[in-house]
Amino acid sequence: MLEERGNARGEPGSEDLSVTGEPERGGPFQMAGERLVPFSGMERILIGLDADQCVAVTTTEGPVLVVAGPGSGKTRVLTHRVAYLIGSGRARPWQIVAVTFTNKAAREIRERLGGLLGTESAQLVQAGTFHSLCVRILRRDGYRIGLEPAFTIYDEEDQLALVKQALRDLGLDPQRFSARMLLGRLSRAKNDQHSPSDLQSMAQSYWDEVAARVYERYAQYLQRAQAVDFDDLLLRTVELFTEYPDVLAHYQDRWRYLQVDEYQDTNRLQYQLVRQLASGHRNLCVVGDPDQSIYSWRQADIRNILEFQRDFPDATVIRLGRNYRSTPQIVAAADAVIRVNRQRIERPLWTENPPGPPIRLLACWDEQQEAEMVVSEIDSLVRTGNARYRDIAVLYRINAQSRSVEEALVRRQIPYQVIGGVRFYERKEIKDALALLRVLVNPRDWLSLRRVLSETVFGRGIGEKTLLQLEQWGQRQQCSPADVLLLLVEEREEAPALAAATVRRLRELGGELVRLRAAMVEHPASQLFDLALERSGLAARYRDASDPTERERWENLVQLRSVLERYDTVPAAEGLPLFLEEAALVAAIDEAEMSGDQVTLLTLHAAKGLEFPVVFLIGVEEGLLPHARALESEAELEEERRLFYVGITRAKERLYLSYCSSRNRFGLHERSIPSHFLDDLPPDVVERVGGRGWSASAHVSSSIEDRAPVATGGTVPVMPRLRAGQRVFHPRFGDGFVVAVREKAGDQEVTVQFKRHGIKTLLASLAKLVVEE
DNA sequence: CCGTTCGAATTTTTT
DNA sequence: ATTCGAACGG
Repeated sequence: MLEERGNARGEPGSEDLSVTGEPERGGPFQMAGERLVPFSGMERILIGLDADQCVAVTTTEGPVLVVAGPGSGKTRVLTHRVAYLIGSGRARPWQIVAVTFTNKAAREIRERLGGLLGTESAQLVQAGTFHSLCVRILRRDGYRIGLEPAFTIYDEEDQLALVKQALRDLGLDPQRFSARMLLGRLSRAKNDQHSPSDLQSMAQSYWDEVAARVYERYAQYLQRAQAVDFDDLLLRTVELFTEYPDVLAHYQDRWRYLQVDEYQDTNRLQYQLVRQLASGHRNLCVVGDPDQSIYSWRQADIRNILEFQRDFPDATVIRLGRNYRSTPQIVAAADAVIRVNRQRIERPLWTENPPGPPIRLLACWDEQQEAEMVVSEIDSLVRTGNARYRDIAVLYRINAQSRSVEEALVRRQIPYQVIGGVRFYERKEIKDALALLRVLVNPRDWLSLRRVLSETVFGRGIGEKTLLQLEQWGQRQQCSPADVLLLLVEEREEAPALAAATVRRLRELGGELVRLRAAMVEHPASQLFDLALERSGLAARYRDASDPTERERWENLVQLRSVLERYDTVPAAEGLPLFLEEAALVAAIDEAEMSGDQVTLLTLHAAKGLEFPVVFLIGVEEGLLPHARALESEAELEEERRLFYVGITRAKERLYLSYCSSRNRFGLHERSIPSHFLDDLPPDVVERVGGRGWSASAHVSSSIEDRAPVATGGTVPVMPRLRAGQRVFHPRFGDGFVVAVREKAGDQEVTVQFKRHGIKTLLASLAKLVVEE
């Protein structure tokens, strides 16, 4: 699918190329001659691009930096550049690498390329995230640095478990040393390519000492489990390339043209990787926007883009400043906001799009009313034919903000999807099933084995004590606990000093694992999954549960199985590693469903790179945007402002900003004031909504009488006596009817059959049940 | 060794 | 408010 948004708006056509081309730079003019030569699709590749975009597409040799403002056709340039490389015969598809920020972006590039070149070529282009690229490299060549092809990828939960384990082993109090904070230190150390001993020798405080020692243990654990964390995927690839120049040479030779998207959000390790891969041919094109750098907390280093010209003095620099996405009002607002940042290279931002409606600023009482206003506006936009649900996004700073909006959407029965939050692959039951599969693929993954033992019937009769024995015994034998089990089955090893019954259990368990591993060779992944779920008792536990939330977990497992089926063309032994890789590396946004007609709810971070005709940016309040935890330094504050900028620039036509005067934080009503970022908006593009009469009631403490009528929209909140048979509404579970009521110490315990969420038992005083008359 | 219960902490953003 | 961990009792 070729997006021809530009043409529809009368973007400059091909005649512009001949006017503004710069032949001496190898620009479009020169290429204009060339595109008449053999390849017939070249016109299609260059047509509809403006002069700057054209230069970016056709400057194929040597280092190129594209500084691309929001909506300036960055993805388009990237895609067309790749197509141009292939179309002009400069490169074969597999010689081109396009590194994207998410898997979704990679998919999109491949799809669009398919439209330009045909799907066969498009599939051969190496498009993916740094992390997925590194997995491929390490699976193939990692054995050189002691990494088996079956290695496991640990997510943050696994990482935290390891840090906590390390703390326990070192006899340190996990209460005193926050595992999360330590993990942050380890990540920074890895990004600076510091080893545990580097950290040790640089230590300036007790904390540094602790961090160094934890790091040492942590790294040992990973190695023992044949596992890597997210940083390791990058770090160990850099190590591989450094230690084995022949391996690096192989990839340099294969990947002749490198494209890196969202370059402003790369970290030092990614930068190293880019340098290594590009150091031979130097055909490197990085695309990014320093003003949209919003991931410094994940070690992204804005210097990578700011200092690109220092690293590559001969780089061609191309600036894309014209915005094809948004109305002049939105562009003006964005420009005014970002201008306030001091750490910034000033850059023009403009559009020639026709004006649209003003930006609307909604003043609300609390998040319920905010949600109500947003949702009723959504409703009216759709009813008047000004938008479809899929054109609309609700953006917020933190995931918790989605809740009030979700409740309001459910009330109006408006279809929606939430991106992020509790991600699918992070759910407990999914992680349990994944741990099972991980152990089968990589028996040395003792962390997953531990999870299997504690969460499934495989662990029945085997507790913490036995596991400890097993681990110690394994360590003496230089093998993993799972290996120990396998050895026990083969009776090649004397059992450790344990009760006879326990040894019998261990042998049984070993037998289960051996059988499942054998099945892996013969059966496809989904069948192995069924088998593993049955044998481990996970199936029985969730499928046959009476509790509806447990059964919901079963539904999730069934859904997981359907993902697995995609790998069924090969035996599980081959398919499972690929599936586990996918499971480990999917981004929240990768799961977005763009085909249905539904409103999208997502964080500002997740919204990066996306655009919507209608955007609601909610909770523009001091402490939330900018977030309270980002007020330490000027640099952090500037990043928050960039986040606001990213949010504004997602909107094509209509932008709504909202804030509340009171917000429920921690179950307490807290006063909230509008974000000072709002002061930077040009007054002439903003229309204020609400606030009249509202400000008068604002300094009256926000009592229930003030708020109740607005928030509930017609129905009345009640805590009167409930009776069986009544129809009720719950903000989260929707419609239902009361099955039973039990009097309980001045309160009522109600059992409700919900239409969509099954049977729940709730306390009348706590559940916000509304009786429908 | 396992399950339950009570208390505490959690809320920034995520490959 | 929910979820996770520790402690306790069976």
